[in-house]
Amino acid sequence: MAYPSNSGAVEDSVSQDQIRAFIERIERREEEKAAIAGDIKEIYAEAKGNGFDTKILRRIVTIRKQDHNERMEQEALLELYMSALGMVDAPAED
Amino acid sequence: MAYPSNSGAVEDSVSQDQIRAFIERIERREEEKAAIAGDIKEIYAEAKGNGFDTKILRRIVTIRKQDHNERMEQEALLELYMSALGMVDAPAED
Amino acid sequence: MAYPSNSGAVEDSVSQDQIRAFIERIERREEEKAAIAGDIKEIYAEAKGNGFDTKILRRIVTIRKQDHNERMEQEALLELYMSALGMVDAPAED
Amino acid sequence: MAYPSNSGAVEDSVSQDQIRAFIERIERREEEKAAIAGDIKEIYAEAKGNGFDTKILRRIVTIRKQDHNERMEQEALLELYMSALGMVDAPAED
DNA sequence: TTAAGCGATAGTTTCC
DNA sequence: GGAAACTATCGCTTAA
Repeated sequence: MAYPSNSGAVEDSVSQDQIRAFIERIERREEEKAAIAGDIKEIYAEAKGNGFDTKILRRIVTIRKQDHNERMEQEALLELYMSALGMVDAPAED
Repeated sequence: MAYPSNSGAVEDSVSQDQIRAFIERIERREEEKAAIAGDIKEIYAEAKGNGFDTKILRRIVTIRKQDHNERMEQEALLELYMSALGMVDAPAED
Repeated sequence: MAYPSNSGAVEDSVSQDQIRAFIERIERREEEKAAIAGDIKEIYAEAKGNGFDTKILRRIVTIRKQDHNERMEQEALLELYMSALGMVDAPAED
Repeated sequence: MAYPSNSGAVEDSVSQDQIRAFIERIERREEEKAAIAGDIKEIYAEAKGNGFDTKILRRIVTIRKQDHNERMEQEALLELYMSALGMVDAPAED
């Protein structure tokens, strides 16, 4: 088994420190994520203040995201074909 | 109707530009958010590689988040009570 | 395809009956749920009529719910730890 | 002001008892509501286990609910007309 | 490798 | 109109 065999206090505290470190890194990132989510909310509010229908805006963003995902998939597929054919393609810098 | 009464091509293109600008700002932020979500995923993977159980880690993060939210909620409630009682509380300077 | 291969009228009508039965069971429950939601609303109204601030009441209910959820979450975490450590814990008999 | 002028310990404890009573009544109802929500979830799960697409089932339930609401509205409207015309209609027992 | 359960997030509705 | 509750959808993780 990879890690237990936990025979001493030293390893325990090391583990604890590690856990703590991971948790803190995650929480830090989560906070950033939440802050950005807040920003997005504000932008929608601003758009609304300018007379736009946020419901429609959200729809547009969703659709464009799908389009984007599809394009990414198609490009991935294309790359796959090309590498299968022994062709090399320089990745576009988007 | 509150909004446009949009009688000319000029206003239309202004609106379009505005929409485009909002959409792009949102999408930019969404990308950042997705990038951070990716980072978080990586951190969990790294933790897993160090022998930690990600399921447990996730629960810990969840509980700590709840703790935090609840503390906020309780403080808000306290303020509410105090204002209901006509008491003024100087907000702590965080 | 997992499902139909639906070759005859008999199966169709069986399916229809089944759908109808599920829908009706769901709708029956939904009605009950809506009725209870109405009751809750009435209780708040009654409390308000007795001079209580419903805003505060709602917050109290929310916080108590959070407390409860969190306790549940922590118990789940404990179980998780124990199972991760290979310990078996007999579940309380509800 | 309706109720405070709270000058004594007796009234306080009465208020507290009242609050407690309201809270408990609400929580009791909330539990029932949650239980029913759980039942509904189970029914959907059962339907899924029988090969039905829950997404579609949900759609059907939603549509039927709208239909129902519309019918209720139309009946209310009808009643209104009839009473305006001095006609009495015995309410159907649905 | 897929299916399914679960947790998180996004969107809609409702209440104040 | 803004905030909170509920619902639905999505994506991950896990287990068969």
